[in-house]
Amino acid sequence: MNYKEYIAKKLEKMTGLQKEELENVMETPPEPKMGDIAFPCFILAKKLKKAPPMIAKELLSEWGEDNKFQSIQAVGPYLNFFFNRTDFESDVLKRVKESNESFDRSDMGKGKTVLVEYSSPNIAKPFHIGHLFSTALGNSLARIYSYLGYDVVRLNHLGDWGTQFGKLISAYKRWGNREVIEKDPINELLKIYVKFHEEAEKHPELDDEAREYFKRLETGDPETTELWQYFRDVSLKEFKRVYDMLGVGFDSYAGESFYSDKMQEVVDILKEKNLLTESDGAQVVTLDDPNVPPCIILKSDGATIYATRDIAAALYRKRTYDFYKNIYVVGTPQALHFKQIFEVMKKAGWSWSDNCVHVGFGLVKFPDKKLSTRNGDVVFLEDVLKESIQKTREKIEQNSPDMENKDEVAKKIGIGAVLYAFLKNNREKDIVFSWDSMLDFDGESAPYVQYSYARGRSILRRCDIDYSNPDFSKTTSDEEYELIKQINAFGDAVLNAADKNEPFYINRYVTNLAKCFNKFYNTRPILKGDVDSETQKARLAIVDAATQVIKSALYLLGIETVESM
RNA sequence: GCGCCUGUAGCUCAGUUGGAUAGAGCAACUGCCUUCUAAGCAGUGGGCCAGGAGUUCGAAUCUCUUCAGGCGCGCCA
Repeated sequence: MNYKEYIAKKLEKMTGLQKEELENVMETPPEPKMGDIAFPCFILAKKLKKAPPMIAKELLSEWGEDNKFQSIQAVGPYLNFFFNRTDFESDVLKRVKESNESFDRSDMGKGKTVLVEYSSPNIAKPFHIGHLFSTALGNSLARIYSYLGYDVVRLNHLGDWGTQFGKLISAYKRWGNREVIEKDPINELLKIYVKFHEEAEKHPELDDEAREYFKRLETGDPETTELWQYFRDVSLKEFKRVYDMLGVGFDSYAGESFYSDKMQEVVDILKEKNLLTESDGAQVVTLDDPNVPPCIILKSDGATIYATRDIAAALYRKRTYDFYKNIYVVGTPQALHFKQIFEVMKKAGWSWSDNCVHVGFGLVKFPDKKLSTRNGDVVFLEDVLKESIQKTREKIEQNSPDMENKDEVAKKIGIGAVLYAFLKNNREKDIVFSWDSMLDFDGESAPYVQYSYARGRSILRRCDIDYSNPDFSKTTSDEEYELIKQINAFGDAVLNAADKNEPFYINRYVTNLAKCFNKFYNTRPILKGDVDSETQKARLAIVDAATQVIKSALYLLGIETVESM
């Protein structure tokens, strides 16, 4: 039963205001003791020319008897509704049970395709901690949209093209050793790449050589192409190792190279539509907003550029997937770039450019050292994950030395902790990386939530009581009620997260849910003490529902659960 | 110089699209393991919501302005 709708319908008759408008202003009171849903009477003040508290009182007396609610109170300008707890509880738990472990899953996106481009590392460069932001966010968004019924296509727009490959090939020809590279590909490739930069400072002619190699690559010269393919293969192999650890996957690895032959068409189209103008030798599209600088399509040497490639990719994706939404999970410093290319696409008459959205995120910063590829001073993502797993492993050894599957558990918790740390706040905020906060498993953290889950599962594992037909008339304590209310709020959190492209809404939600669960766990005995069997069944059903929803919510964040820890 | 973003407890951050006494976690301090996992629970202290002006019944939230910080501003991606 939808309480909001019910209240709105009744208020519609009483006040003459639109049902939708009434539903919109209804809110959850700041504290549980103020009720479950509140109707603020401010919007009626002007119409009725009365003070809001007065209106609340009048509405209350007009409302009459209503067994849908435990009580209705007029408090100041608010009309506060208290649900009938027993009805509410059995309704929510029934819905969770019938959802088949997919509570509040929706089909609102049926038949619509959502593209999510994320992670997108550069070939032959380290997969560092900064890449985790895009990877974690994109993976979570993909899961969220999928949960809402959309067809999701996960795109990894690899940085596998550009003049840097000319440099790399040049470096490899000079100092490369295939056997050494085979052992530790990315580090070795990085090493010779760094060396190239050092040498090129002294001998600028190296840069010319690199340009020459890239030209050969572009024209399909077999030898350079073979080398490029090799670099790409070994890099991808390493990336995939990290993706496996994270439980992240992609439907396409079509990167920049894939679009290298699809840019001419874009140039032709823009030319045909008279959008290109010459500026300092370059071909640019001038944009309407005076605050947005022109978008360069062709450099003065006639070569294409990043923007050209992204436009070609967007066009290709529209044709291939006919997307409903095309999401780019790329750092917020590139906001202007996306604004420009979306604007160019719109000027080209592609109305679907409105369905392209840039989901930006903050930088991963370090208190002291900077993140850079040139000097090779980076924090590898894999190292962070391993460190976190290691720390978890030590904790397990300390807490439960008899556990059977320590490694598996340590992996799920360790990685969950890191993912959580990246998804817990507004994505546009920068993250200052510190081992201390990353490996803090107390309070708001993945282990906190996973722990709550494991405790609940432990209870269910221990008993063989049939709780399939629970009676909630006795389980109406605040702890139980608040927990069930929180369970019920899952759907809103998911919708909110999708609407804003912000997984952190789910993160906060699930943390809150775990908090409610722990409170319940600590105050309401189930298998211990003197508990009558009806209460016991009802509480078991609550535990079952709570753990189920925790698992679903964590899944949407890309975090796994463990049965014990 | 222009544009975008940020400024809330000692630290890291929420604040449901203008509403009820501004909330969490960490850190500090105090209690709770012979009872379902203490990676937990209960509690205490801690705030001029950067400063100022305005809009109105009502502002952390909207407008203007000052200050402080971050990012971005054509041939890199």
